[in-house]
Amino acid sequence: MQKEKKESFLRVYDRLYDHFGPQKWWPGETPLEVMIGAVLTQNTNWLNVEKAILNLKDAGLLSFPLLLDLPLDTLAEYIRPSGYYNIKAKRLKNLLQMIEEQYGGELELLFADSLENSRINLLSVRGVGQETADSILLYAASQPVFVIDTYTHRVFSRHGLVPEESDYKTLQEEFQGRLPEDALLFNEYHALIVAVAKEFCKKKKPRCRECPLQGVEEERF
DNA sequence: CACCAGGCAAGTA
DNA sequence: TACTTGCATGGT
Repeated sequence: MQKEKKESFLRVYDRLYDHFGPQKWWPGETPLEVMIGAVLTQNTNWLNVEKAILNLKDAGLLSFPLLLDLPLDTLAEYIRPSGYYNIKAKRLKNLLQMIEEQYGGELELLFADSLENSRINLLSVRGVGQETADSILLYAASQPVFVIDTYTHRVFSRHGLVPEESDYKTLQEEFQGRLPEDALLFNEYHALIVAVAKEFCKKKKPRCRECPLQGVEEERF
C-alpha cells in the first residue's frame, strides 16, 4: 500500500512526460539570470519577465557587481515590464546584498554551501519566500529541492492526490518523500505541472476531459 | 471589458 | 493563527 502510493507520483510524472515531453526549464543562460528570473516571475506572466531580463541584458547589466551598485530606481525602470517593479527592484537588491555579505558576492559560493544553509540564507532575504528560494536552489543551483507553486497545489488537490488544505511544507514533503532525490527529475516534474495547469487546470475553466491526468485519482494506491 | 500570471510581506483581528 | 490587502505590467 505504502509502496504503491509512493509510485503513484511517478505514474503522474510519466503521464505528464508522455503527453508534454521535456520542458527544458529553466529559460535562462546563466545562474544569475535564472536567479533574477525567479524573483521577477513572482505572481507574474513569464513573458513579462523575459522583457524585463532583456532590458537588463541589452544594457549589459546582467552582472553581479553592476547590479549591486545600480541605483534602486534605475533598476526599477529596467524591470518595469515584469510588474511590481518597485518592490521587485528592492527584493533583487536585498538578495544581491545578502550574497555580497554572506558569500563575498560569489554566487557559486552560495550554491556550493549546504542545502540547509543556502536555503536559510535565501529565506532571510526580504522578498524571497519558499517558492522563490526553492526555485533558485533547484533551477540555478541544481539542488534536489521540489518547488511548490499555486499550480502544484491546484493540480494535485483537484485530482484528489493531496488534501486541499495542504501547505507548502506539507506538499514539498509529499513530493520529496515519494520521489527519488533527483534534481533533474524535480526540475522536469515541476515544469510539467506548470504545463498541465496552464492547458487543462486553469483557475476558472478546468478542461479535465482531455487532461492527461484524467482518472489518476481513480487508480488505486 | 474582466481576468490572470511560475508570490510575498505587512497589516488586522 | 488566519484572513485581507497592496504591489503593476501586459497578454488573452
